[in-house]
Amino acid sequence: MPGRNRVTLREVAEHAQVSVATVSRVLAGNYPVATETRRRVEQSIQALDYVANVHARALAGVAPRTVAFVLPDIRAQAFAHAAQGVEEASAEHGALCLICTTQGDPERERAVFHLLREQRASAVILIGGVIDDEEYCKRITDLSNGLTAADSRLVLCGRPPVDGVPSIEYANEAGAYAVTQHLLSSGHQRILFLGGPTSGPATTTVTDRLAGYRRALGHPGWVQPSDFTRESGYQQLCARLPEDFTAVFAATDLVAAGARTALRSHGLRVPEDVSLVGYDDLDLAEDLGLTTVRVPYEDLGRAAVHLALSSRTEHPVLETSVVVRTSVAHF
Amino acid sequence: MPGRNRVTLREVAEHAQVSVATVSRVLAGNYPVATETRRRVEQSIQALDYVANVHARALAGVAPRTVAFVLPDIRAQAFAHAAQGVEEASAEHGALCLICTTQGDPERERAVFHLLREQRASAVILIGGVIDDEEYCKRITDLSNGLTAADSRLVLCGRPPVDGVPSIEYANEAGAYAVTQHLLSSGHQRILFLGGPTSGPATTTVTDRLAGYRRALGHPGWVQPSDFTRESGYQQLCARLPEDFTAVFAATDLVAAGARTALRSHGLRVPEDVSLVGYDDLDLAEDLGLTTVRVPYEDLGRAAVHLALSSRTEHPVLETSVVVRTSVAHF
DNA sequence: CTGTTAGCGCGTTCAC
DNA sequence: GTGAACGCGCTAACAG
Repeated sequence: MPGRNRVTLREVAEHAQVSVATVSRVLAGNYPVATETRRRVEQSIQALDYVANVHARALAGVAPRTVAFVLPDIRAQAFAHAAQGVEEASAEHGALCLICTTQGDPERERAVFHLLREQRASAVILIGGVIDDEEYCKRITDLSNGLTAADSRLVLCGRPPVDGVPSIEYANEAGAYAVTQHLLSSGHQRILFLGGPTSGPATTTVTDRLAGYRRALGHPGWVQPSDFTRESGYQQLCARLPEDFTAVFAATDLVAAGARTALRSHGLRVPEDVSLVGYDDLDLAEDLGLTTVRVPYEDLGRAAVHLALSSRTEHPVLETSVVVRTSVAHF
Repeated sequence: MPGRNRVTLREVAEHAQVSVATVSRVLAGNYPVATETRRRVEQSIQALDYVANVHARALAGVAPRTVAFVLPDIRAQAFAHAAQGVEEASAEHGALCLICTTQGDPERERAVFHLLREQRASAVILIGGVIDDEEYCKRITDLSNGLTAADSRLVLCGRPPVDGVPSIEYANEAGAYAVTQHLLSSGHQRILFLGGPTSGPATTTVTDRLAGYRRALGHPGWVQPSDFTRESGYQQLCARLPEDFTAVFAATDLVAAGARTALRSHGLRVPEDVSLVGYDDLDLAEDLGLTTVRVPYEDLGRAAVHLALSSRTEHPVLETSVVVRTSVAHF
């Protein structure tokens, strides 16, 4: 039976002694076919191990939905969770899910987008930190227009919205505000914010978190730049360590993990000597007993798909919440 | 310019005052076209924002390569890393990368495979623990035959090889042997293996690791079942905790994380009171200072793609290595 | 109920 | 160098 495949409709038709139209009909199932005929056709399909050709099908007008999820790096847990949401929601809609990584390379991003337009993707969902400037707006607008013209949709995920482009966000600033508030109400006064670009402009992810921190504080506070990596968190906090603060607000859990190591290597305990909070609520937050802000990444991905596959153009904002563990001392 | 898309070759041809054949030629670039003509066509393509239709193209014989990576759950870090490798290698080959998750549901797995055959995927790579029985062999063989018949390829990744199906593995048993040896040579005598099915048959992932443990020990040792989750590691170790062992070999880092929590909640310190090793070398191993076995998941994914896109049918085995950190005490 | 046929958009012989 | 025409596999009218 594993005989030469690439079996076509016609071959099935011949085998079953019917016309191609009839075979097409039993396949689609949306048209009356005599029970006896149907059975014969189904047998032939089985016997020949026939599998329809999407390309021919698409060309003939029945395009299977495809949603593409474009992200910088699937190894980042937050993105992986979002991807999971996208995958599940796509499956629910009977859509195929394409996952493309760009490694943050604009060149590669362009290539990916071109590929996706060629694929006639029903929707493309974009996630990953960005710098919110005019260049960004223009680029997104162009992308969106290109996609829209091809009956597709661009949906922004956890990114600053752009006029006319549907997007789904989470309450980023509010989460930062809440966790800072948590620190303040625990009696902390001097709270260091660990995050922000070590060089160049900042992504909105961190500027929003910083804004929340400052709103809660009521003043600019103390900021130590750090990239969104464990390593950078470690090094940047070390650079600041002689100073006296009673708590550190790391821009992400990963940074918090690095900060924790830095603290420890300086003989400082968490939370006895210094309190620590993070952001994202990754698995490691649980390992570390880290108080952090939970971001519903899976829901974010799921919502993005729903938005993409509907024709709505709203900008929902998902809630974030503080998850209290054991990394904050109360005075 | 964002005017109605779905621009076809013909429209470009009309715009450029040439025939469709000519446009097709400048697009392919593999045929002589007068410089002047070529320029005109290129301008028209730009002006109309023309994007080729893969489906039509595929139907006409120029199929873009597509490699599909089928895995249980993208949230598992090990799989995410493998996916990264697959993605990168696919990109290098100019192939599109499809990522499909099955949630371990056989039903969903079938659906995914059907979808992939419809898509005429050039190759499909399968990862995720399995029970190595006759049913498995038969299923894989059928899948492989179906794919082969359609000019596609099935590649097994980190799974027990099946006759005639190319696969790529890592030295699973050897890694377990090595890390157990490391424990033994550090003076440990009573080492508990934490892993294996809490019910039903075991996947080869864990049976191989258990085999390595036993080979190093020279006898059956002590085994406490545990699923591959943090939670299970915690509970299953707690169930065993009154006993006296000086070290725990957790079947995965995740299990080790759970085990560590269990140890701590019983007032036992790592490594002073009990030593602990894991398997996989996920990020959390670094956070926890966990001595573990490094599995080159990204290379695994990369190698799978190379194997899939070549016509070789070998069974390479990637090396594993012990990463020594601070979770093992030396006597 | 079932068969015939005209495209879907593109690559590719063939002639010119 | 360039154009006209056929076919890839399938769906959707349109006839019977």
